[in-house]
Amino acid sequence: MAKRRKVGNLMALAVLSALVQQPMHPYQMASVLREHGKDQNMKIKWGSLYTVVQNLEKHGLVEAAESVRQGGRPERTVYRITEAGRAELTDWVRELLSTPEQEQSRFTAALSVMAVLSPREAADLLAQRLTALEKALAARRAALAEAAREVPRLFLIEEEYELAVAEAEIGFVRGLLGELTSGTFPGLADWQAFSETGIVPPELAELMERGLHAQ
Amino acid sequence: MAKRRKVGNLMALAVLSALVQQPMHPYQMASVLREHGKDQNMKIKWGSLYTVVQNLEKHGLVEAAESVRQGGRPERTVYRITEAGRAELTDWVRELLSTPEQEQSRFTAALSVMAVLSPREAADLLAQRLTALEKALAARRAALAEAAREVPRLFLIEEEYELAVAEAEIGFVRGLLGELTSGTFPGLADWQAFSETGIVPPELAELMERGLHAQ
DNA sequence: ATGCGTATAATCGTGTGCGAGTAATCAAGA
DNA sequence: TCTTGATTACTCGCACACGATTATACGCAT
Repeated sequence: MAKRRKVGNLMALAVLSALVQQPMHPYQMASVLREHGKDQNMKIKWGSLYTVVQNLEKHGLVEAAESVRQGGRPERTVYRITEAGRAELTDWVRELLSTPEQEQSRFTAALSVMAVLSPREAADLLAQRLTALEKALAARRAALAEAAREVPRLFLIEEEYELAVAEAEIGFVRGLLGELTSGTFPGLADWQAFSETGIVPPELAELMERGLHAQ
Repeated sequence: MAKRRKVGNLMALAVLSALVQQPMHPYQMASVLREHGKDQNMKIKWGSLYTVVQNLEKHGLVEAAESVRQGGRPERTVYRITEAGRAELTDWVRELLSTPEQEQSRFTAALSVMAVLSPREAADLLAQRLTALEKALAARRAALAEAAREVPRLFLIEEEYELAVAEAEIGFVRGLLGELTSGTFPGLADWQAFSETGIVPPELAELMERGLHAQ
């Protein structure tokens, strides 16, 4: 489905949306994005920014409006969005909003190989994560409440979403941690035994065989 | 903090964890990963797989064990994990488990530029998303329940996590959609007016000014 | 007047992610 | 028996991401 975009980097989306407001040179885009707290969710990588703008130009989604030299500083090129750029922007947003796409998170990857650690250690690490998550959530909640006094909710909605997801993660980690520390996690004994002795419990052994039958 | 890994691709993590079980050639790694449903969360990109294995070898995290030719097919190199590789694996998992890191999701990006659409259209698209999400969730829940009859929970935990997050997303989208369709979303009238006439309501206008004060 | 830190503005080089292509084997249908 | 299509197994090459670097100007203290 998701037809591949001429410029796929999500920073291109941010650039286009900044240029909708008014023409700018790349450095100013970064400033505006930062001002809008976009750097929170999307660290600004300078190399990418200039590459992305170039690519957008190459595909006719933006165009150079003027090239100004101020003092002896490097020349700045001011870009403006084109009609094609506007079309791409709205079409892209439509797709992103309507079509969920399964993304790969680092924590998911971590969980999928958690078994290489002992249950004890896994629990310790999850406890650390939980603390960090809770602290970060509190800070972000406060920042959001602060921002909400000035900025309309429409422009903070993505942060609300992130907080909702963060809460879910906290809930999950807390639950898992609870099961691990209380000992109610099913198969905990086997896992413990395996991590101490390296011996794979019988029911698992046959599973692995099957898993490895692929020649 | 997060010291940069010699090989940063998350597929390298999967490769290392597969090699812990037993030595394999690249194609077999892909089979094993697929068997374990790892391809659900992490589409297997062939180019990456071979690059990743090469890089792991370059950094001494895996080593070639033997090179077999079977029939007239291309030669297969079997790799085994090294001590350094084991160390890297556990260290990496420790970091990933304990240290939350703010990742950039496409939906977040979409929400942050949702204002370029009309509220009506945004609501339509969110409704589509909601339907798709619910359908996908039901399917994944069923698949998980099925798998849980054979595989111990420890090896399905990452899917449980993903489902928890998916539920949170559904909750968020449902809530937002409700506010949009019932008209209780604050600032909805302004948004509507702007999308029809292109006129920025006064309170917003001053905000933008400030946002653009960056020279 | 001199020196230092910071903001402005952009370029470059490298690593690597990954889609597309290649090529051989094998099972089975027509 | 010939063809078709799936499976196995890997290679290639481009495009992109991004860290590191460069270079000027300006404010401020000494």
